[in-house]
Amino acid sequence: MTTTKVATKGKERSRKNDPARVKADIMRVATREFSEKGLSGARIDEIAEKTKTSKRMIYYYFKDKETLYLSALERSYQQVRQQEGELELDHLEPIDALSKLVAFTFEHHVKNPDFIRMVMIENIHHGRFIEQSDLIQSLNAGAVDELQKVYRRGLAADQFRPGLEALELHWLISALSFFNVSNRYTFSRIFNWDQNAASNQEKLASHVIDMVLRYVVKPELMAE
Amino acid sequence: MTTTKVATKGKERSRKNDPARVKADIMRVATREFSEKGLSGARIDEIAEKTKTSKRMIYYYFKDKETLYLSALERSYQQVRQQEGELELDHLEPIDALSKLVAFTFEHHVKNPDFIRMVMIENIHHGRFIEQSDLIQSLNAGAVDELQKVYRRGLAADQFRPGLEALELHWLISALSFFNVSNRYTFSRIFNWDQNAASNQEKLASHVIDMVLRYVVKPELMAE
DNA sequence: TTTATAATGTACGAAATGGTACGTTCAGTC
DNA sequence: GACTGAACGTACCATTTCGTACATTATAAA
Repeated sequence: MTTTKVATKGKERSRKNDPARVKADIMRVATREFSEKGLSGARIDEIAEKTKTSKRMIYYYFKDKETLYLSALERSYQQVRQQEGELELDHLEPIDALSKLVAFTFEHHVKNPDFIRMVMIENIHHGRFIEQSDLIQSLNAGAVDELQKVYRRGLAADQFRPGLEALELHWLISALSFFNVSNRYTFSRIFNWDQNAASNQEKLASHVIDMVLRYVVKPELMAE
Repeated sequence: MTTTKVATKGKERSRKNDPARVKADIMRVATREFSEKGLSGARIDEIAEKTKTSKRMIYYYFKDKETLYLSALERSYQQVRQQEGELELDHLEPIDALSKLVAFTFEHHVKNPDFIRMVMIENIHHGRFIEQSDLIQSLNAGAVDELQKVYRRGLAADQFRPGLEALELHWLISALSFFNVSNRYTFSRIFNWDQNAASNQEKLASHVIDMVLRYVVKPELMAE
């Protein structure tokens, strides 16, 4: 009884080669698994199972587990950076632009918890994999540019305090936005405070935005 | 040829029971291993090797790997909270007290990277273990009290802005301090910026302190 | 001294896990 | 249609890894 001749489901009877699809499918599943369980926690067998293809193909396209992980990490960065283009700030007043930028960053992190988890995991590994990736490096190089532009406009309009570095500002904004996703569980538990509740998320978002504005905008313009 | 009678090294000839020491030794090693490699990454065999005792004893005192992990997590929180007592703020003016509190928190995180990593790892696990721990919950319950006291004094002295919650302030300070340790590797790599360099650490610390002060202290008092 | 229990060491087992050997089918080229 | 390399599936292997069975020694109480 040959298995190849008899179509069990009636629809597809024989194999169909579709490398791009197979590869993308593996990447999709692998990213989810790694982001959920980490490099050592994720299981190749489980990834294979959740794929439409087989374990064999994972090793065919990605030489080993670590290579697959690095690919998933790169994919995560790629996807996230892609979404960031849409932001249009040039037509806004500096203060509004900065406000919108911070709000967007905060929201953006909330919408991409899998990405945050990948970054956390990578930091647990001392950034050993991101070090090897020129792709990620190049993807993110310009991430501060938008902020830089806004800050310069604010300085020119005499609305921002001088002496700040765009990179350091970006660090502060990132810290506040990242922590909101990365430390949800422990913070909620320790203080018996549902950080994820909509009302608390609103509070935090507005704190973060306000905090950055108060740090950057000249005090005399903050009297709203 | 019995092994127990002949002392090979001359000093100790027979076994010595020291449960407390053995247990503490296991905990010490386990904490380091889990914090370095995570729950799934750490190996019981490796922990056993680095211990003065054997794997058998790990299972004797801690029923399984997850229980050992939870114990290590609790130990981490315990040790860290212990160091926090020393802070004396009551004799300082509110602004100075807040400044010192933030500086201390920032430094405290820098000094305890292993703890930070444990918290990161626990969040990767969706806080599944910390949920079970009433110990950790109770340990941290009062972590906001100091801040609460300072904030109230600042309000009474008419130096702080009203309307802020101590818990939310604590969240902001934690976020900035935590991120500084948790995301060192990725941030440094992505922006080709040595976040760990002493000069940059100084900059970040002063940014964080200044940022919190500007957020809390009444603007008219910030003109230093 | 006997005795009971706690503490410890050695060796091993069963399952999980990363990775591969080997064979087959697909799809484009001559 | 024959040929060839890419794409794919199945079965399997070697090792790792968590956990335990079993035996032995220490220690304190009776």
